[in-house]
Amino acid sequence: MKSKAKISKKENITLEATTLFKRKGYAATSMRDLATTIGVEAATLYSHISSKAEILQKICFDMAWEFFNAVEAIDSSEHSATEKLQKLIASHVGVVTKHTDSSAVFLHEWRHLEEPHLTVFLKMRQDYENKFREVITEGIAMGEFVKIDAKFTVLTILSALNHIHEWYKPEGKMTPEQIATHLAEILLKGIISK
Amino acid sequence: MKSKAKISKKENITLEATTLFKRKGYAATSMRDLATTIGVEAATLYSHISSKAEILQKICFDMAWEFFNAVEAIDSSEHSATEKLQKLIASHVGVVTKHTDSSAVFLHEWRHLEEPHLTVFLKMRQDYENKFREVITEGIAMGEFVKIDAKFTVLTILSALNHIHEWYKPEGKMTPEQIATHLAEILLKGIISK
DNA sequence: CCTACCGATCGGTAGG
DNA sequence: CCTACCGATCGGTAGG
Repeated sequence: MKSKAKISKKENITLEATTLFKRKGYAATSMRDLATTIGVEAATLYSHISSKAEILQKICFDMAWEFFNAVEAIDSSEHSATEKLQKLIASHVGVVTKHTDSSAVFLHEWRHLEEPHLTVFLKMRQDYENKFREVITEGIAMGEFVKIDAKFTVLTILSALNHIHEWYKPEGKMTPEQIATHLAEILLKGIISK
Repeated sequence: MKSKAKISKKENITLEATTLFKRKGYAATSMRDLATTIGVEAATLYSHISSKAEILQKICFDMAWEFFNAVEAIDSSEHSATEKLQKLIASHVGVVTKHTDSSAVFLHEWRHLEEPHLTVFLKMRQDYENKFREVITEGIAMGEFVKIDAKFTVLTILSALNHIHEWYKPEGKMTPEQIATHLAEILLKGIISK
């Protein structure tokens, strides 16, 4: 019997590719770079994966699924818009901090996806943004939030949340929960003290 | 006498390169792509510029200068931390909205700079971030701002400001001034209505 | 998992 | 500003 929790060759390729794609970018990472990192010849990679493009697709769509999955149950609850938004923020921060490298690739390299994947990807991203937008719109309608353009607000919030991967270190002093709390604090109440 | 306001060949190359670098990324943009866009053969570009790397350097450092220049006078004034931060935000938004394509390249493609330029670039970016950090630290010390980690706050603010280029259209309904005001509103006071 | 290799394309130069 | 071309490297395949 082979060892149980060991990851497959293909999973390892995806893992190392994620690190390289984050550091050098998809286009500037060659299959020979990747092969050298893993310790095989470039041709050997093709026994496990079918193309460079396929690796990127897997990373981007796996992450899209992670984001959606984490947010699934939230809008069916009956909390206030404020509470929903806090949950959306915590959920998003949870995914980004759990998968920092994949998040970076998801965020910056999706434009190298080939059709028809690119169109599907953009549709998913739009659907995800709409979950935030609905909560913002509801909060404005209910008088919980100030009257600022909903799209503008969503993009501002997501920009702030999406770039955690640039500085977050798992061994750092802030836990993902603290980061989520502080971000929600800033975005909901601002940094001016009362 | 040649026409007055006409931009030089080199300036035009930089301009078209900026558009392509934003859309496809630096690594995925070939000199033949660029030549075709301009309407010459690839070899012709080298009569005006010395290398692909030089174009990226010019874009990144011109933008760094823009950001610094716009922020120059602010911290010597005697306003409150809140007012200073509002000015920093307005200044930054002004640069990003005036140079959307260059901002995107500045923000995403700097990692393809070659040494020693890369080190210089990162130093400049750090110095710029420090201008924000000083104001945040001052605001916390004066009791104007809530006690949240200064570095964390700066990166959150800059993330929100830096991604305006993804959706800003000069012909859109919000002016740069309105964007700056609304962003400052969200970041300083939050979106919860009082 | 490797050796050997493919056609295509890369950034850039020589020479006019 | 072009034609012609350079060596290097790209993603990927054949065959074992």
